[in-house]
Amino acid sequence: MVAATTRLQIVEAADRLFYERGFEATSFADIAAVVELSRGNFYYHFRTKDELLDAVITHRLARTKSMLDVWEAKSEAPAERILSFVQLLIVNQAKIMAYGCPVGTLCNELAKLDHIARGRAAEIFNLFRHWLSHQFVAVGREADADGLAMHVLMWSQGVAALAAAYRDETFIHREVENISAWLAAQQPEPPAFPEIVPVQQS
Amino acid sequence: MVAATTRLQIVEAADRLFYERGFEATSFADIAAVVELSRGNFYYHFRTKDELLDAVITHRLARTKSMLDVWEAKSEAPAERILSFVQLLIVNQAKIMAYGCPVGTLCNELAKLDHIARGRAAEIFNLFRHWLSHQFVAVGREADADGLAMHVLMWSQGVAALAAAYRDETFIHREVENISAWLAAQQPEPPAFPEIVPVQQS
DNA sequence: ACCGTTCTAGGTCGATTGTCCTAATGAGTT
DNA sequence: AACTCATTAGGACAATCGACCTAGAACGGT
Repeated sequence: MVAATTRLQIVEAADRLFYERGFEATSFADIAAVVELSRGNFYYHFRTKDELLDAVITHRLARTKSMLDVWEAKSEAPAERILSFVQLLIVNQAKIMAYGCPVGTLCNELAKLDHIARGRAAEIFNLFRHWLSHQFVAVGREADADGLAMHVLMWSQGVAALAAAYRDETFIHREVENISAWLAAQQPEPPAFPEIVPVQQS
Repeated sequence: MVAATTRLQIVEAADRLFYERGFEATSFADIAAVVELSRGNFYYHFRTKDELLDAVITHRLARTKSMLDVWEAKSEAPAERILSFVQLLIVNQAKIMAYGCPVGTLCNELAKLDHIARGRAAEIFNLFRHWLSHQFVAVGREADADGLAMHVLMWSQGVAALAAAYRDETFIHREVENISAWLAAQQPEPPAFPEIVPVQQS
């Protein structure tokens, strides 16, 4: 088999297992069993576990990037694009209820392990953050676009965390409705007449 | 030394290490080093690691319970009590930025490990949930008290997750302001989820 | 001072971890 | 057919894991 193919299979298997079981709890033997490869053969493709983690994060970054690009192309309205992000909570609800958010849980684990790749994992958040911020700018909220982006990101993280703790499908749907309603209230450009002092009325 | 004292020291050391490094990443040797106890002596107090985890969760449940009781006694206004909970994000901000929320991250880890104690860990969430719900009832929101409680819980989880990923102190303060403003808008009566306007950025 | 219980120290066990090494296999080129 | 080089398999390594065991120290009641 070509090396690139094997390498990709390893990365994808590791990606899934790191998500479902956690980084530390996943051993090379586990991944090897999935890919049906000999344990030792691993070290031809990845010399250390950290190197594999790095490849997994790179893979996730690329996958996220392309997903955002698709959303960017598919919908013309920025508000709809933001909804695509929020809908992720429903699209992936089964996995989220079982394992939480892939990005948030990885960042948390790497933070506790004081792992070098902690910053790189947070870069995935940054992808969403800047994309969301870009959408809010497009709706005419350039003043607080980043704050709004962080707010949406935070909201989805909170929903994922509680959905996993309670394995509550209804809760996810309810909060997605809340986010959607909140977004709808944000759209209409806010300061139509910023610096006008209203005339005093009775 | 009395057994109860040693046992408590072990539990408290394990509590801290499970939080800072994670459950699986913490070995008996690590805890023994903190308590300055021989490794083997452990198994007199706790026969398995799961038994120790159970004791840690029990300890956290008790500590949380008593904290809630204190809040209940200290303030007469339910709205102020809820703010006590929200203020936890600021009181513990240093640890949260470093290790995330103790409850959320533990639940996440146990979920990935498919650990038996997963449900018991989620019980800590339940303590907050029911306490918060109780406060919302006291403000006259019995109809959707539980939903509001879950919303506050979710909000704090989201803030903790992103605060840990970005190690952003400003973000915590800004969102705590948002929660407080939202709470103030909730007190009077029903209108569902009004606008949350993040603080303007430069 | 004695004895029984409680508590502690330290060694040992098998299993598993990440990592390394070497021999064999594969395909492609000459 | 001989050679090259990328890829693979599988064993061996030290270290560490949770768990178990036993001998002895410390303690308290008699």
